[in-house]
Amino acid sequence: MSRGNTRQRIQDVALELFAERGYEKTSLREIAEQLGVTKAALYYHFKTKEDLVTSLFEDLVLGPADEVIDWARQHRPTTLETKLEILSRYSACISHATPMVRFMHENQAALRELSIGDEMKRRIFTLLELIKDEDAALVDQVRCTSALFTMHSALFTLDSSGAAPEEKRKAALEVAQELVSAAHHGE
Amino acid sequence: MSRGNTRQRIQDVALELFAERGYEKTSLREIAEQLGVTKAALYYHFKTKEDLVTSLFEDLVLGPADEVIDWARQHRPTTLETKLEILSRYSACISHATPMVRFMHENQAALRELSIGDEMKRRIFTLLELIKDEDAALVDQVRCTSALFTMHSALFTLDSSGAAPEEKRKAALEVAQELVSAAHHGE
Amino acid sequence: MSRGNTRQRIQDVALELFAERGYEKTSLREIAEQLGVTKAALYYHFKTKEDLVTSLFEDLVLGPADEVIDWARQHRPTTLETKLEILSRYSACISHATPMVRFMHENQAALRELSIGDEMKRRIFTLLELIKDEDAALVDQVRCTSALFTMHSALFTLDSSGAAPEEKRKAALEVAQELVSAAHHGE
Amino acid sequence: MSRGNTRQRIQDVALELFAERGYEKTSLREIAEQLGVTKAALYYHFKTKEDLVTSLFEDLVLGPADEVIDWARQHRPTTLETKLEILSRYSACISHATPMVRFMHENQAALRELSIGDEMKRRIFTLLELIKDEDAALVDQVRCTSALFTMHSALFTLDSSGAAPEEKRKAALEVAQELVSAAHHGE
DNA sequence: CATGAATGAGCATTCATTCAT
DNA sequence: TATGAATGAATGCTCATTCAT
Repeated sequence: MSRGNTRQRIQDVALELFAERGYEKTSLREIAEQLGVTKAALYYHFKTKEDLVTSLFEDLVLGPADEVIDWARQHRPTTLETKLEILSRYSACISHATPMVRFMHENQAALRELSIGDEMKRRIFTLLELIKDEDAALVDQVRCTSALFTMHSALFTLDSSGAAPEEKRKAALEVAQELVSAAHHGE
Repeated sequence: MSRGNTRQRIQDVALELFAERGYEKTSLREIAEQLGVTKAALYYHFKTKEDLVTSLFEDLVLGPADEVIDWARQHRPTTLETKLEILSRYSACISHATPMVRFMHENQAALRELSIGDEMKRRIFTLLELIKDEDAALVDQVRCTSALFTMHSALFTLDSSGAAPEEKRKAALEVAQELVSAAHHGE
Repeated sequence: MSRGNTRQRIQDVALELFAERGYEKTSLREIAEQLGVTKAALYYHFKTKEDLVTSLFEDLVLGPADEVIDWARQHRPTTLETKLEILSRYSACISHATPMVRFMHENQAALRELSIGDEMKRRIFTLLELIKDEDAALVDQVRCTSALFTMHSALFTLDSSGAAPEEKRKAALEVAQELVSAAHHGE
Repeated sequence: MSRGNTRQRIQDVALELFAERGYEKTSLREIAEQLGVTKAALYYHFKTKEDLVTSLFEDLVLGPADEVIDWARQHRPTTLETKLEILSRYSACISHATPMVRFMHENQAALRELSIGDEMKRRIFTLLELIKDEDAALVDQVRCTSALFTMHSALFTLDSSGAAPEEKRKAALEVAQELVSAAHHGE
């Protein structure tokens, strides 16, 4: 049948199920069944369940996030314009990985036990450091943290608004930029 | 030993573990072991694992949230001042339940399978409806959603800031009020 | 049905199967099936498969062997008579645990991965030290090692001879004592 | 790379692992990995796992043992001198196959399920028949059995003595001959 | 109020093996 | 000669739950 793309198909189905039912609740049996293959086939492509989820992170968010971080590091000192551009770039990069972001957001407890969880946390933390000033007042730290969370959560909430994904993304970016601007003025 | 308060002790330990390790990863065996009782003892006090987690929600957040909602419903039409007071009251009520809020926030995927999850979602949605205007622009909807999330997440993030819980809560409330004010002006 | 003795029954069946089919080849399913209980029932009584085999060693050979070792340590310096008495006592103590000894002997590769294997090895080594002289010639070391092995293996070999277990044990003890005597004279 | 000798290399690695970790615990995956080939490659050279282990026996011990047996059958009636020569020849022939002997000795339970196990057992039994007198007393049967075991086990025990393999082999042979001599006199 | 003993269903993982290429 | 991809069956183990005592 299909050749060579099995690995990809596993990742697709896995992400869908992980996002829908949660990491712990999703068994490899379910993934295999939905794909029409055996559990053992999954193990041919991924060493463990953790390995599978790790590959999803690496392919979908870790790389892109690193690019944003790299770009930011090459544009120091970090002016307000730079900060806004960071938000803009980050927004763009996560918009291609909506299910992943949702999964990340809604399974933080589960991810804490996975080594990839730390890895991702580190990225978020680094972005936060770039966006907020070192000695920012507490309220400004809250603003910056909130800016990041807002961009994440807007991707998969506001379903009732009936807005298109791209519109939601832009609205979230706007709010995030407002928050960071306010934090910047606060110095 | 201790008499009569076993139910309470189970809830305490359960919440602690649920918040720390996640709902799915926390087994009744662990809870029982940490309490020094048998698994069967838990079943004397709670019919199921879901029953246990439900009781936590009811005792710690559902009731308080309902009070805020009731108060809000008695103060219509909802002026900006009312909205800010809603935020203030909600902030106060969740501040007594930090681990619960963290648990809620980090286990959304797991909670989705639990009936209590819907219940909680309904409260959040109702609060959101009270805070945002019916025909608010998308960006204002984002602002209001973000306001609520900010208050939640500030309770258990910003650990590195070294700030006291109460300070963090106030800072989050301030940011939330700003966001809602901006959304209100937007009309 | 039967109460309180389930643990014992598990041990009995487990030892029988371990000795017959080998440690690795014997699955907990088989043990459970033969007992008419669920696999999970085994786990109520023993934490792991290793735990189960460990309990067998502790109950059947470790304790008895330690008694012989203790007795030997209280009878120093170790004269030839003492050595012969050690053999005699050891022979008596293992004769109550024939299947265990066979299991031990025929599953050394498997036991090497189990922590109880080391424990047992230590006992054998200690007995050997007590039986052979410190600076014994190589050939005498072989004699002493052989004496121990002979007592072990005679318990479950020589099936074709049609001899009664007790006769075999005595014959093995005799040969073992001869070997140790020869080693002793060798000084 | 290497050509034509892959079969040999598989055997080498397999024996090493079988001896070290045991037959059951050694998976074909491990063998393949250590060789840097695929599991499927093993199946090109050996029909099954049992086939692989069988080939090891045939190449390393079955043939040599048969030679000893053949020689013995041509020197009847079996005088004491003949018996001692049998031991000597057998000792020499197994000394080239130390890991195999160790494997055989420590995996008896596992081998019992393999048809090659019977085959080997038959050789040992035949040797025993040649070495002991038909109507030997029980104690003499023990002596002869022990003689054989001693030669086997001396190959891989007595590690702490620091003796060279060849010395150990000679010492074991000496003890074995003593035992058989004693059994012979016993008539 | 609580335990001891057990179950049934499930899980992640591993294994020997197969087969088209 | 070998590999890439897969399977079916099994394994050790854990979990939420039950129930007689």
